Amino acid sequence: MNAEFHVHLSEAIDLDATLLSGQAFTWKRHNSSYEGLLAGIPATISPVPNNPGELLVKTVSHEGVSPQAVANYFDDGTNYSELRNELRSLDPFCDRAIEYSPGLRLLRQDPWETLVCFILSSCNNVPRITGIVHRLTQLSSRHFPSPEDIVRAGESKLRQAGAGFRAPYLIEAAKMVLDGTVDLAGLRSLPTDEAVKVLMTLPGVGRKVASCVALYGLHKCDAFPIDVWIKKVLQQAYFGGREVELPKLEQFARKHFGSKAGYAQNWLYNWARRSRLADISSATRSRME
DNA sequence: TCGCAGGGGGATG
DNA sequence: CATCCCCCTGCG
Repeated sequence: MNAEFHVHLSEAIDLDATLLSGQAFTWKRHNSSYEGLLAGIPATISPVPNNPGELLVKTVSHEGVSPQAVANYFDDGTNYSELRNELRSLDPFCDRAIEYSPGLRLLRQDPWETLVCFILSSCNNVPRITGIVHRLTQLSSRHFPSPEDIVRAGESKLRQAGAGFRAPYLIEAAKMVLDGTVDLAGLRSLPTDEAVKVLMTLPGVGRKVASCVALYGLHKCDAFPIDVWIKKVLQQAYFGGREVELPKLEQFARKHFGSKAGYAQNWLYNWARRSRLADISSATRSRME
């Protein structure tokens, strides 16, 4: 019942940056391949040598996973060369960030999966979150746990999986999704701010997590999640290094980057994390010259 | 050993 | 409002 197929993307993709740098938490790299979940099902993605943009996908089942679905997961419907040009012209920091990882894609993930992963992300790091998610899948026959699975598992099992103090948040959020208090799919039709507001009614979901779910799970491209890293980048790049309140930073970013703010966020975040902010001072100098 | 971390929530003045 | 402290867990 195994499935194996090729996916042709419109251009080369940076799988490390795209799958491992903090927008998704199901992927682990093994040599040149990536093991994780597609449509909640275990899958392996490998680059095809000498064919940039071509991927080999292996899954345990055909269900819900097609070349089109994978291309969509990698946001292949977006014209990235046009997007890069547009954002790079905005300012030297955005320019540098995009130049740093031009093949970074904004993933289009499942809203529930995104919600769970980002509730788990609070006071946590990528490898640990990935580990927790992996153990959660083992509670529910290796696929990503549904809201029913989370409720059924119960707090102690979730804690055993490593969710810690976030365990009750997951259970309560699952209940709210199940009883229709929050209609995740329905949020797609709402403006970003409205969707964020609704998401924040879920336990363990503040503005940052809600914005992440909006961006990565609902593909609200103007959402702009601000964590400590993005905060540092914005302050250093656009505010002369001085302390600026979160709402002001978000207001600035969403105005400055406009409808593509989420893409800018993804690139700036990736740049800040992977270059450890080292490049920012040099970009600042180049702007002064 | 103990403080601390990519966040959120509740209590307090 | 601002500030403080706690919440699991693992790593330095």
